[in-house]
Amino acid sequence: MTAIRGARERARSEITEAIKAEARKQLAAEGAAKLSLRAVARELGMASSALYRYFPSRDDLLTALIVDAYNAVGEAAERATTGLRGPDAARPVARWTAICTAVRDWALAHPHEYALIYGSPVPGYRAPRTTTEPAARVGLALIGVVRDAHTAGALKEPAQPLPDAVVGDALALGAELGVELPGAVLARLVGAWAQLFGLLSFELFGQFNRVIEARTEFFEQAVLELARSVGLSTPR
Amino acid sequence: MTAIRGARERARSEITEAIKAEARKQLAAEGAAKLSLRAVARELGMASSALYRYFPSRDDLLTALIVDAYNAVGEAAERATTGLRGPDAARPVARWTAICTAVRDWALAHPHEYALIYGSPVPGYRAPRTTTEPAARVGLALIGVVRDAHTAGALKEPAQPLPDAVVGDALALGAELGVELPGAVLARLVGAWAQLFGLLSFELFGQFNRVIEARTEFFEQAVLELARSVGLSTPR
DNA sequence: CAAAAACGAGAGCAGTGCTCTTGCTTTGGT
DNA sequence: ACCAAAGCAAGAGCACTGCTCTCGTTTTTG
Repeated sequence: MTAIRGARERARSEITEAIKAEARKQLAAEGAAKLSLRAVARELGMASSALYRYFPSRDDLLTALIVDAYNAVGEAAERATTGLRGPDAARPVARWTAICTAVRDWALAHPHEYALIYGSPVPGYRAPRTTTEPAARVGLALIGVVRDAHTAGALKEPAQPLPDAVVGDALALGAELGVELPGAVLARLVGAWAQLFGLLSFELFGQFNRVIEARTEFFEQAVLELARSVGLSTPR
Repeated sequence: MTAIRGARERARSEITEAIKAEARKQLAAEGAAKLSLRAVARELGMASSALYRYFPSRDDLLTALIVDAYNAVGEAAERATTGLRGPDAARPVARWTAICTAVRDWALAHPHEYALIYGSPVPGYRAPRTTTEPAARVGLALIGVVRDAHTAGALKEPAQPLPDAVVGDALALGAELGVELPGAVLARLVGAWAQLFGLLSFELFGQFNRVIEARTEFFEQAVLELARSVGLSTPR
C-alpha cells in the first residue's frame, strides 16, 4: 500500500529524510544546542515555515533524531554478534565484548548523536513512547548473550545475595521481556548496562582527559570485568 | 587585602553572587538550555547589558555554575566520610558507600546541576583549566578511602592481570596525585569512578524508567559491587 | 582635584522558534 | 471530468535571544 501511493507521499518522505540528514549534519558539526531549524531550511533552499509541515517543532525534529540514533547504536550492537566467525561466535565473552566495542565504536564515530541520547535530556523532558523501544536494543543485545550462555549452561551465577526488592524488579523485567534468567543475573545485567555507558560517557565527555590515555585497552579491560560480574566466565 | 577594598568590590562580588543565584534558580526550574541572560537580568532588575560587566558571555556564566556544581558535589562527597561515627568511621566499605550515596543524594537534589556537569557538554567545548581541579574532588575522595585501606593492610589486591598500557596510565596518575597504590587497584578505581556516574546518569536521565523501581537498593547493591572490584572487602 | 577606570542603561543588530495569512497544487469523491 | 477539500510553500511578522556600542554617571586612583 505504501509503494505506489502517489508522488506526493513519496516527496514527503524524501523531504522528511532530507531534513533529518541535514539536521544530522549540523548536529555533527556544532552539537544539538546549535541546531537551528532556520539554518536547516536555508541549506535545503526552502522557507523556514515550510519545514513545520514536516516537524511541528524543533523538539519533534530532535526526537526523530533521537529515535534514529537509538536505532543506529542498537543495530550496531546487534550486528556485532552476528558478524562473529569461528570459535568466537559461540564464546559468550567474545560476543559480549564484541557488542560493547561496537557500541563504543559507534559512539566515537558519532559523538554528538551519542550525547543526544545518553547525555542530558535537552528539552524540558522528552521520552515519548516511541523512543523507549529503540532505546532498549543495546540492552537486549547484551541480555541475549547472557541468555544464550545460560541455556548453554555456561553461566556462573553470582554467589552474593541481593536485596529482595532488587531481585523482584529484575524478575518483573525478565517476565516482561520473556527472558528466563535468575533475578540476580538480570539485576547485575542492568548494572553492567548502565556502567558500560558510564565508561563511554566519561571517555566522550572528556572526564578521562589527563587521566587515562590508553582508552581502548582500558575500555576492553573494564568490559571484561563487567562480563565477569554478570557471570560470563573469562578465558584463561 | 580583600577585606576593606572599597565598597565597589564588595558590591561587585555581591552582584556576581546574586547573578549566579538567580541563574541557578532558573537552571533548576527549566534546565540549562533555557537559561537566559536577559531573564536573569530582568529578574534582578538590571539592564541585560549590565550583566556583561560580570560575565562576558553566557558560556562564562555556565562555566561559573559548572565550577560551583563540581565543588558542591565534591564537598558533599568529602563531608560524607568525615561525618561517620562509631565503627563505620574505620570500615573502608562503609566510607565508600557513604561517599557514593552522598553523591547520589546531591544529584537527586540538584538534577539540572548534575546534568550540567555530567551530561553532555553544552557549548562547543568547555573545560577551561579552572574546572579540572573541582571536577576531581569526588574521585579523590574515593581514592582516599582506598589509600587508607591500603595503608591499613585491608586491601585485597585483584588477581586478574591488566594490560601494561593501562597499568602505566594508572601509575602515572598515582604519581601525579602523590598516592601510593598498586597500578591494578588505581586502574579499577578509575573504572569504578566512571561506572558510579553511569549508574547515576541512567537513573537521573530516565533510562531506568520501567526497568528498575527500587532505585536506592539497586544503587547501594551496585556500589557494594564496585567496592569489591577495587579490593575493598565486603562484610559478611 | 583632575584623569582614569568601572559602571548602568538604552538602542540596536543579527539570529532564533513559531504562527498566521495568502496563494498554489495535488488529491479524492461525485 | 469537474470541484471542493486537503496538503503544501512562501512571506510577513511577533516575541525572544546573545551580544555590541554608545553615552552619561559614579567611583577609584594618582
